[in-house]
Amino acid sequence: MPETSRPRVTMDDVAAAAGVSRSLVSIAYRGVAGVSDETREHILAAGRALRYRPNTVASRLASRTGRSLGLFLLDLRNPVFADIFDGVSAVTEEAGAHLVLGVGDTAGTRDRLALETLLGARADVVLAAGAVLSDRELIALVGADRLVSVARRVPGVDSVYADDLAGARLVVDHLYFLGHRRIAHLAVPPTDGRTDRRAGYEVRMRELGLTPQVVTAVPTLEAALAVATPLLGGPGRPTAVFANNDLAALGVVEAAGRLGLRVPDDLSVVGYDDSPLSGLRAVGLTSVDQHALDLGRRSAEAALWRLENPAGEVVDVSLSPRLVVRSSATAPSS
Amino acid sequence: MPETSRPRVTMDDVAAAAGVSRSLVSIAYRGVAGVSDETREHILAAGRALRYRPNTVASRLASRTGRSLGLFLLDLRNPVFADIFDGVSAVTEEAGAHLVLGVGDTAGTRDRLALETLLGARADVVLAAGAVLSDRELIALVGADRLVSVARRVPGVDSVYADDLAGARLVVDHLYFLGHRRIAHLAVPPTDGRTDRRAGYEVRMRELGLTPQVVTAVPTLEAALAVATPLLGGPGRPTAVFANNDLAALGVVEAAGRLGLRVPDDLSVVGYDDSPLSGLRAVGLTSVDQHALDLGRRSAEAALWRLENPAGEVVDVSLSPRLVVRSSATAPSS
DNA sequence: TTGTACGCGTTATCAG
DNA sequence: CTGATAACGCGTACAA
Repeated sequence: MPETSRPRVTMDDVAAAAGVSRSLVSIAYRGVAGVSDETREHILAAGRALRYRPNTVASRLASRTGRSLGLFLLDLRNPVFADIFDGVSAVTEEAGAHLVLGVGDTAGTRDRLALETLLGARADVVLAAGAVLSDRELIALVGADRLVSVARRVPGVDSVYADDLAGARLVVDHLYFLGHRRIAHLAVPPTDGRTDRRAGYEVRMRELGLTPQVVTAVPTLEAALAVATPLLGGPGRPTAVFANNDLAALGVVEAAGRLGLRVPDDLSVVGYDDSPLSGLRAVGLTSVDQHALDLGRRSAEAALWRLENPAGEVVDVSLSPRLVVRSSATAPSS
Repeated sequence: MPETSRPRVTMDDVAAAAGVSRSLVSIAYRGVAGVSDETREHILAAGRALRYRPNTVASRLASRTGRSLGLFLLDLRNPVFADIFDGVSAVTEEAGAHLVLGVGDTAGTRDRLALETLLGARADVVLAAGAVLSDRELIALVGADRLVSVARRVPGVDSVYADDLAGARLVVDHLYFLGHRRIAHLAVPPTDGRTDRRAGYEVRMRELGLTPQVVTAVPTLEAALAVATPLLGGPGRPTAVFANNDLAALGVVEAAGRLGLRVPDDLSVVGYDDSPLSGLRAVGLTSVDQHALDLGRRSAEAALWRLENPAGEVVDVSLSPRLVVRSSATAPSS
């Protein structure tokens, strides 16, 4: 016999069962002042007996003070977004705020859809991590006042990020001092708004008197593999590749392997994000730590702060990226 | 000058601007019958001009027919859950259903919390992927009638899974025929409900006249590394380890490497999930493909079907797991 | 085809 | 501390 589809129990039911008014039940469940501890416990007991669970949908509609954050994550396959989620989640939870998630894809085709879903769910603030949309589009869609940009600086908008210009510089300098001169960069497609890593690379290359060589691909392992293959296959191939993130770097390593090139003997590779896999001996990827967990925490804090201070100054938190040296980049052999 | 915090525009505003009633606006936006195409377009134009966006919170509260699915994902660091998400998301989207996400952690400490959040958000059906809770707890919390178990069979509950008993058997047989006799299994902690891989391993080992050796750890790289180290460090160590998932398998490989053991020469390792990283040359992990994307799709379809057929027979979809042979498991050298 | 009125489950205000 | 009563924004018969 299938479980009988139980009737939805509401606050009124709890109120009736506890012999009090519905307002009191609301007060009791929200944990605000207005009930004696005794009555409160009595009400909660009645609720438990009825298996009552507050309806957050109704609650969010009725509440005018309820803080809810919408978090956009570009790519669930990239562990850096798990770190960001953990940071945001921890802060949100301990603040008792509501968190709603939206997920995109690396090509950026779902950015708009996911962001609109968050807006439709009436997120008071939208935290955008990894969005492909340009600064302008982002602001037009979400509104500069409801947006917190995570891991990317957007001028005029609350931003919490690690300095990508500096991070790219760390990488180029590292490779340069190892002796590399032909250093290629695997960047994300140029249509989007995440341009600082590439810009940092190009600026530093020129400062060092070197010629930038940029190829682009969406930041996945597969796409990186596809573009790295011709890059490494031809003559005059680079001696080092700086990839936009660790997943792409792994794609480069894979491409090199398939071409019979050894890493790091024949090719040095550097990634970005310092994901957990980079530390494995089998991988040993030199990378840049952008402190994603902290980015998550700080951006959630910024969002909550913004709700309290609508007219406060634009938040601009810049963390210092850290180069993590491993075995995938050494002095060139030739 | 900061963007002026625009007043929330509602259907009434759109109705006023378009010179029609609010009901008509509702009808127009939902795309149901009841408006002339002409009027409809006129209304939508007015909505665009006002930058109106339907409030899904209010919509979900008012609607009695709205289908919304709640998806629980255990671990954002495990790519298998990204596959499941993609499958669920695709089906949900094309069905026009609402999808809300809840995220747990590998220790299972957040299972209850995340599931309750989904319930509080009034998900009509909850899809649970990777939940640590036991069958009994899961049913008690969510209700057998609102639950779809993903990647795990729960008797009496709609379940979409790949046969873990068979998958484990595939692995043991593979290792056995390669010549291994001391095959250890790295399982998830015994308190939870995901027991089939371990059971399949133990049954098959006994059938083959071998002695099962099980160690447990939460399914993360770090935890696997921690328990694999003593396992591989002592005398009489196994010649092969079958890990509960790919992340754990990577932890085993890492532990082996730190102990100076070569994979597969000194130790064979097999994972589970056939995650993207397993295919890399630098990893080359033999694993079991459980068709996670399909699991996602099928479970979402099951959930939507259940909404239409509340009294329908219990869904039981069992896919056949597939062994993917790579370089991490070979004949034992000794 | 269009408009009216009631309800969804809470929150919040304001007298008792 | 308690209990009516109006929002919250929208869905949905039902009537026009």
